[in-house]
This record gives sequence, structure tokens and C-alpha cells, in this order.
Amino acid sequence: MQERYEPRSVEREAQEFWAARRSFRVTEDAGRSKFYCLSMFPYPSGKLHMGHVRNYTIGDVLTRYYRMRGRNVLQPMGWDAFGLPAENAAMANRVPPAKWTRDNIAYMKRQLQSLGFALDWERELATCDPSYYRWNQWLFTRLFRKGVAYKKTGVVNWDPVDQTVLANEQVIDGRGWRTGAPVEKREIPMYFLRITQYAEELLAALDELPGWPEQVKLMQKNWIGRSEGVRIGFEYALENEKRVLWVFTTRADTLMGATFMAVAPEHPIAEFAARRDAKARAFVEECRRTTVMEADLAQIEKQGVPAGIEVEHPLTGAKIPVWIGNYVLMGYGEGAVMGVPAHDERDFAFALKYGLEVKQVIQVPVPSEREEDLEYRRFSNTQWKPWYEEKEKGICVNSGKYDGLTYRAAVDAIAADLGAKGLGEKQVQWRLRDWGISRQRYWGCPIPIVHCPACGDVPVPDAQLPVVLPEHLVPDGTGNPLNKLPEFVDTACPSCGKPAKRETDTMDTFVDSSWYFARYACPDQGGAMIDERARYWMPVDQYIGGIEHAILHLLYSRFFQRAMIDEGLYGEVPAARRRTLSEPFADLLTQGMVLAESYYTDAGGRREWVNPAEVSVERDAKGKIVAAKRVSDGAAVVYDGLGTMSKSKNNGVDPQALIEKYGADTARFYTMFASPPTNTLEWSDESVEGSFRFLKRVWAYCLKCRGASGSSADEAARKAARFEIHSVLKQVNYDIEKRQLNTVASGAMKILNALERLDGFPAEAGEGLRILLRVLSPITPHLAHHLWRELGFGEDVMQAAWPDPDPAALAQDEIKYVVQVNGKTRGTVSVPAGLSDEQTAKLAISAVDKYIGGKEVRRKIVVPGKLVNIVL
RNA sequence: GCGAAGGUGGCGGAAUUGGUAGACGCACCAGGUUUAGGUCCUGGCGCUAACCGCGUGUGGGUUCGAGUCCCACCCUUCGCACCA
Repeated sequence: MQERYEPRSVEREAQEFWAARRSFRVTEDAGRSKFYCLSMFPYPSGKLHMGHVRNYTIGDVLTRYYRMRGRNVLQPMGWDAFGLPAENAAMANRVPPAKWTRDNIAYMKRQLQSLGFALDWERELATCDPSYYRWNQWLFTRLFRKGVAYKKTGVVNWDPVDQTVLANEQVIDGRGWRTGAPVEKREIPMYFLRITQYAEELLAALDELPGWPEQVKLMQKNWIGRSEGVRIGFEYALENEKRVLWVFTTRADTLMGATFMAVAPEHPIAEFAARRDAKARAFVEECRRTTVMEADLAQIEKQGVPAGIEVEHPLTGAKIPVWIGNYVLMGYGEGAVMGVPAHDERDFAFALKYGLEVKQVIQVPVPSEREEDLEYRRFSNTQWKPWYEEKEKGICVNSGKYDGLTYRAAVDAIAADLGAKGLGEKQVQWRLRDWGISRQRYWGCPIPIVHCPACGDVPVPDAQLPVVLPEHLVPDGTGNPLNKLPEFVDTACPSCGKPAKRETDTMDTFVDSSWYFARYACPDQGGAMIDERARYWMPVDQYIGGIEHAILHLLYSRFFQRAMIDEGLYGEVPAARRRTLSEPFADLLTQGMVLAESYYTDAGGRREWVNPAEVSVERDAKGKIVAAKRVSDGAAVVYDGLGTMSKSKNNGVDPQALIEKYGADTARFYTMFASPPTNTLEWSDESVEGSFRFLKRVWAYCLKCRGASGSSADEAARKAARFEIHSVLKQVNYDIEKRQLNTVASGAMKILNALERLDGFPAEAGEGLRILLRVLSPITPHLAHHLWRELGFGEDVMQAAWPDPDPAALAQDEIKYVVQVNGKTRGTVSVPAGLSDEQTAKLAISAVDKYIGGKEVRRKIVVPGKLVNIVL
């Protein structure tokens, strides 16, 4: 055994051992309980970052732990390989995206392997391979024929100079990121997936996902956004034709207070008004230009113009003016609202600006005296407070036959009356919209549709799949290069055989990642999307990834899983199994971000970012940071706080450099030890050093232990050491099940501390060391593997069973009690096991005699095995 | 604005059901080995001059006993945001 711990050779040797034995290959085994442990697959951006290391280490620790617990564990890896960065890199370097992507995959795969993850590489997949994406296409054609996929026009960001579609993140301050040209909204035909068909189920099933963080479930709930209300029709006449303007409201009880209508600028009425009236046209035009991002909308002042139309109140027959309002969203409800200024904050602001009537129809119990209500009172000449500032909904007033009704009763009555006239019904509205999957991009999965002048949009038949993406193209920033490739575009109609044009749009890359987890079960399956092996492995038992995917990726995957089940891809699924199988990820762990400090030098207002590794800090006697400077030249640097690692702030830590300096095991140990998995991790080079120091101490202890035997430790000391080690082990086993991996790492440290306190190497030391190496093996697998063999404990620590504490070791002859007087801790006392509470209390009183000082003992509280509280 | 999570030493963080607050580590201090430095080893380390004092964001409460439970408030972070 080497004197010094040399991670490089230890890790190479262990990795060769695993490779030679194909240690991580897994097959289906009906006789064993399966555990599918999955980390979100990476986008092959070039090289691994610390977030990857953290993510994959968490997954690997759990994988190795459950393996040692006897489960049949699958942990695969693959590549989310389509996407925009490859096109950008291609433009910058004039390299085809395919080559750039595959080079990156090769490099990052070596990095992952150097970290020693227990991955079954025989299941590796990349979404840019035709063998993978053909099944995107295959499923799409199925869904298209069923109507779950369909075509309609959708709004995109259009760069008029490059003649190309921009992603939201490519629009900066309303301008194209490359050209600086003002971005336009443009309507183009797109393909959609009818995720709304599953809205009800996707929402309801969230309540049956105990393994998901509440936060994520809530975000999904809000995203799906179910609300109950009433759809109300307002009749009007236009060009001698009777029409109805429909609105949706959750507050039908305020219908009697509607004094105007507001429609979205994209609403047919607005478009009609724009054709007829110059002012309306100008307003609609301006709205189209102003913004693409919906979030900005909230900041803009409410504005509108009259549409020149009046509608009829469905209950009173009163004439109500219609306005075009910039605050009305076309994409929600009917794209039109009834304006009830007295009881809606937005309607009120709008009415205030344009002098529209305010009519109170709800009475709220407690009048408000608050300052901000005064203006309102002056305006409306009433003595009450707008309902939206109240928690209660109030009762109807000024509402004729509805006066006195509460919210629920009023909504029911009004809905019934509207229903009788055919001008309203109760309705459930969803915020969730259908998923537009068309991307006017080259580096993605081609949408398998052929446009035929005679037959229309024809899905490509199975026999002609996959529609292979040509890989030699280099985009130049002026639109999708597929459009300029006649051999791709020009084809024959699969239906009639006449000349036709192939669709050149590709799919949103979220499609690729919505089912990859199922494909890992059977990546070699050439004849089907998935096979019976997916039935064995699905659902994923533990999914691990970033919170940034809390909504889209996870929601789309939940949708896809259901669509795939409904397509019969999992065969006949009994109802009970359907519930568990529909949710692709039974347990979800969202790991926190990796943060680092950033520093800059300030030379005349110009910041130069200095890498934290090049900064030395000065501390006072208590360890507080008082100053910082750059090591190379002593220049003073300014601390800029913690943030995500980024190139712009020059505060990144390169995993590769870390591995080269300390080894993979230190990188793994540190990322586990520094912080609980779900918290942010604040990077500290000194703390990395501390983790390395611990691994060196483990090595040194094993080195000493190896040749030695015998001990001067007495029986009590040996027993105490054994008690401590097994106590720590009990805690470790509890912690790992609850995914608190930082305390698992510190538990390993505690075991080593206990071993080092023990003189010599009695049998208890050997036992403790076996426990230590097994506890360490998921976190630092190379080190544990090497030492396990060096000490002759066995051939392969991974094959050893995970340790459980020995109840005999945890049994004590004497129990230490904490003694409190009046609730304050005043000492401890050792009590032989098996004494009565009364006897224990007597011993406790004698131990803290001087705090009692002859006063009367009024009560004695004994918590068995823990403490005694003497109340005077 | 709405929603969620969280405030514990100089720092990261521990503390199953209320039961010795600060485990484990970093930083810092002292000593030792080596000595050019680092490595390595030993000890100390919430505040306080000290205590039988004070301490888990602030103020109340429940309890023999509160970081943990209840009420009110303050602050931070994250998510959503004109969704009718």
C-alpha cells in the first residue's frame, strides 16, 4: 500500500476494475425490487460545470446506496443534444452543429467517466440520433391522426432583417439580438399538442405525488391555472346582424355593476373597429408593436380606445360601450372582459382614466378609513371600500332581485337566469394552453409532415420514417438552412405521389426530453418506441435535477407519459397500475444551485473581475473578512457577493481542474458535505481542502491499521467506541433515506474521529473501519474500493451489504441523563439501566444538590433515557 | 400585488416525536513536529472581564421545559404576475 494518498492512481485503478467487470450494467430481473435512479440529462454545451457534478453525484450516491441495499438499480445517462446553442456555435466557428455536438458529447462523456459514476453506458442515447428522434416523429404522426397534434396559426417573434424567428431570449428590449431590428409579432402556421386535453388529470394527479416538493407542485398548479366562473354573452348588432360578445368571469355576482366592456387588441371586434376607425387602428397597431413579453405588460399603464360598438346587458338590457383595452389578454378566456370598475382594481383604473361609470353592486361589511381609499370615495361618492381589498366577497346590493345574496348564491342565480336566455353558463377556464412545438430552427427533430397541394398536410408514413435531418448544414443566421435545401424540401406526396413540399420546421427540444427516461429502458429497440422493458423500469423512482425545470419539462413529461399510455405503448394497463405509471417520476429532488463569490478591481469605474482563486482575504482575530486583494499584484479587490458561477463574473470553478488537483472523490465528497442537496451550495476552496484532508486521514488510518493489531484500550473504551460508531450509523441510515446527504458525509467523519480516539486496533476498530468504508463507498467510491481491498475486507466493496447498526452495540449498561433544575441544565448523571423513574430522580437530585440548596422539590419530571427536570 | 421557502457563531451547516443549541467541517488562536514554507499532530474557539448571567430575526403566548408549537410583526430568497 502506498504511503501517500494518490487519487489519480487510485481512481484510475478502480475505474479499470469496474470497466473490466462491466460493474454498472443492469438487466431486468423480475425477482428483484427495481430502483430507477435518474438525473436530468445534460445539454452537451462543451464541458461539465459544477452543477452537473453536484447533480450527478447526488444520483450516484443514491444509486450505489440502493445497490448495496440489494435493489436492482438502473442509472443511465444520455444527451439532450438538439438545440439553439449548437447553431450559434456553428455560426461562430463555421462548423456543422452535428460535429460540434458530437465532439462535446465525447469530451463530456470522458469527464463523467472520470468522476466514477455508476452509469450503465450501454444504454447511452443522444436525442440527435435518428434512432432516437424517429420515435418523436412516429408518435407525432399517431397523435396527428388522433387530433392530439394539430395545426393552427401561432404568434412568433420575427426578425425582419434576418427573416428569421427568434426565441424569447433572443429578443432584447424588443429588438433582435443579432440585428438590433425591432421585433415584430407574426402569425405563422404551427403544430400544437393538445396538452389541455389532459389539464384536469395533470392537475388532480398532483395531489397524489407525495414524493414531490410542495413548491414544485404548486408551481405546476398555478401554471395549469384552473378557475371556475361563468361565460356570459352580451348581444349586439353589427351590419344588421345579431352577434354575441362572450366574456368569462369568476365574479358573475358583479354582473349588475358592469358599465363597460373591454376586448383585447387582437379580438375580432378590435380588428373590425380598426378597419373602420383610424384611432382604433392606430391603437391596435401600437399594441402589436409595444411588447412581446407578457410579463412587461403588468408595468404598462392601462390604456384603451372606444370600439364604437355598444352591447346589451343580458339581464337589464342596458346599453354598454365596448372599449379596446391593452390590459386584456387574447390568450385567456374569451379575450374580452366585462368592466366592473367598482369591484375590480384594473377595471377601476381604466374607468378612472376614461371617466366611465362606476356602479357599486357589492357591499363589504367593514368600511375602510384608509388614506388610499379617499380618492376613490371622492370619485365614486360612496362610503365603502372596493371589494378587491377585502378578503370576503360581500353581498349584492343595487342588484334588483339579487340583493342580499352572498357570492355563491348570486353566482348560481345569475348563471341560471343567463342560462334560461341562452346567454351564459358555468364554465371552467384553464390558464394552460396547448403546446406549440414548431420551431423554425435547423438543429432539431424534423416534423414529419408533407404539404401536398392536393392532399393537404400528410403525415409521413411509418415506412418512410425517420425523416432524417441532413447533418452537413451550417446555419448563417438568416433563417432555417433546410429551406434552402431542395433535396430535403422537394418530395413526393405519400398519399397521391405527386410533387409536394416537406415541412422544414423542427420540434421544440422539450419534445425530445419528454420521454427519454422511458427510452433508457430499451435504447436498442429498433422496432418500437419502447418495449416491455419500459414496463419493468418505469416509473423513475428517484429523479434529480434543477428547479428551473419545475414547470415545463416536468409537465410535458407527465403529459407525454399519459399520451404514450393512451397510445397503448405500455400495453394493457390495469387501472391501479395506471395511476402509478402515469406519473413518470415518483420522487423528485430539486437540487440547489452552486454559487461562488465574485470580486472585482475598480480602476476608474471600470470593473475587472478577478477569479476568487486569485484573491487572498485578510481577516481579523475572529476570522471576519476585513480586506481582500489580488495575489498577483496586491491590488485591492471589491467583494461583490454570492452568485451563480458565470463567465462574465469570472467566478467559475472548473470541475476538470478540481479533479486534476484533488481527484474525483474529493470533488464528490465536498459537493455532498458542503450543503444539503436542495440548498444552494456556496463554493469554498478552503472547504474543498478540508474534504481532501479528511480523505487523506482515512488513508493514513488504514495505512496504520493494516499492519497493526492489539490495543491498550480497556473494555469500557472499546464499548464506548462501538456504541458511538453504531449510533452514528443509525443516524446515517436515517439521513440517507431522507436524502440529507451532507450529514451522511459528516457521519463518516464522526466514525473516523471515534476510531482515531480509540487506542490501537482492537476488533472494534476493524469492525468500525468496515462500516466506515461502506458508508463512504457511495460518496467516494474509488477510495473505498481501494482501501477495502488493501485491508483484505473483500474483493469489491460494492458487493458488500450495506451495514445496519447492531442493537447490542446500542444497548447501554449506564445511561447518561441530563439534569435540569427549573428547566435549566445544571449537570448530567449516569444511571444504571433499569432503574425506576423515582430512583433515577433521586440520583439526579443528588447530582445537582448545590442548585437546590434545601428548597422544596415540587415536581420531578423524568423523560426515560434522556433527562430529569427538578421543579422547585 | 399573489404564492412558497427560510432567518441558528466570523462562515457552510447540525439538532427524528418539544428534552444538554451550535454536531461535523471551514476560518481563526495557541502549542508541537518538520522547519524555507506548506503538509501533519495536539488543544482552544457563541456572547460576556466573570458568573449560578445572556443567547436560534423582533415582540407576546402555551409548557416543568421552546430553535422546534400558537399569535402578531420585521427581513431575505425564490416562483408567478393585468388569468378577468
